[in-house]
Amino acid sequence: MMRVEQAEAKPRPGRKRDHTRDPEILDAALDVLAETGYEGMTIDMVATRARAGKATLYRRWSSKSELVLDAVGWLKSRDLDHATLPDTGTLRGDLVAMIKAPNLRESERKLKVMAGIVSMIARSPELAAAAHEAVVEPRAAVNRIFLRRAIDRGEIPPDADVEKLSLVAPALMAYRVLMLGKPVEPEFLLWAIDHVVLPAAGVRPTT
Amino acid sequence: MMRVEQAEAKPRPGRKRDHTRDPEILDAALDVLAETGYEGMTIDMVATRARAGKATLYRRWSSKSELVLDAVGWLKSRDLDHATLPDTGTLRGDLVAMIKAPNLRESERKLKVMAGIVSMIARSPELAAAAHEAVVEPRAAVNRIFLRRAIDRGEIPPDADVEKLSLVAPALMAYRVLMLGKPVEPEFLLWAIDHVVLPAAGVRPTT
DNA sequence: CATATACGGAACTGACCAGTTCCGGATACG
DNA sequence: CGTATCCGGAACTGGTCAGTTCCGTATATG
Repeated sequence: MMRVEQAEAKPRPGRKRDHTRDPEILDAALDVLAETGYEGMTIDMVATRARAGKATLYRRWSSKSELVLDAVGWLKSRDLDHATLPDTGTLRGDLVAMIKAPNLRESERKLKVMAGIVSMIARSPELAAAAHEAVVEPRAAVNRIFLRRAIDRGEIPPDADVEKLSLVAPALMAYRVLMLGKPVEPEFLLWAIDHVVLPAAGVRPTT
Repeated sequence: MMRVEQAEAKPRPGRKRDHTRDPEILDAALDVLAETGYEGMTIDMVATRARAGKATLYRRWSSKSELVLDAVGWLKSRDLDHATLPDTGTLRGDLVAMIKAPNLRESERKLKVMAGIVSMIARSPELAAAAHEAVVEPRAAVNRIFLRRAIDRGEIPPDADVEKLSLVAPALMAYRVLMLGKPVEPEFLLWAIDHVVLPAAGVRPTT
């Protein structure tokens, strides 16, 4: 049976035998998820983008929902290393130090993936939990650290509600990306920090 | 928009053709949209819930996307009447006066509908515009009025960024409903007003 | 080189759904 | 009461997609 010679363009190394390709497939799934949403995503799209066969995906994941669940979990592996977080001595310094292109790109990607699955969250508690752990929690955790440091320094009142405050900036970013369709830009984050987060935290306006 | 028939000016014999059932059908569409999302929603679901035939829906709307577009536009008709907005004399008073069960229910419904279509927003500019006008804009408009009044009173600095500030509370609500899956409760809004919105607006803490 | 393994791809099945067509019945109006 | 008109419902069509099966081939190992 003649097989059409497929366009070579094969930068891909030889085939591997274990599950080495999982990351590529999960990344492809996340891309498709962000572009088309859960319902619009097809297994074929993911397979094609990962240069894999549909059968290969089903050898590893038993269903579309399992694949998505795993892909969202994979998002979490990109978490910031808490050991390398900025520690500038002021709350504002710490927050501003987080405004870096790679961080913004990563946040935006997470939010776009989130946009693709929000409609599923109400129907799938498992997916909701995975999304919470991959998107909401890591960001909140970093902010909690900064806020607690600020309390320890006496920079903000000790009775500040760290739990809720840690979600303010993420909420503003999510609203901007998901509801307004605008990108997250440094100027926006600077405004959010100086005019919302810091006043809300109770930082005494300096100068 | 784009009704299949427009016969208002020409009453004919037979059944009335004034599209009396449109509201019920659009409401049904919004319910299904909120429950299952755009892709999960089927025309049959909407027809069944509205106790109508599928053919009836296609007599009025040429496609599923037209129906959804119209339904989202219909959401806007629930806008608050600006003439009856509270005017308590303080920014906090105005904001707190908006915390009422009917308002909260309406906001939550809008946000759940929004959850069902966020993944479409990037792909359909028309739907994005309709959603913005029905969900984002009305709420922001009310907050802008309150903020401008506060500026006129000298309650907050005249250089406050009304445009951005009017989105802070909506962003917190949206994050809570869409990302955390929690309901909008009065206590949460009170916290948001007292600990985020007012400090951000620059209200002098009053004893 | 021989053999075992897993991969990509294509073909297939069954379910589901948008959109269409048709019909029997209900309703207003003359 | 007759008739024009619209309605709800059911049947149908065509396309799409999840999930399965099969096969030829590339790779690893000995």
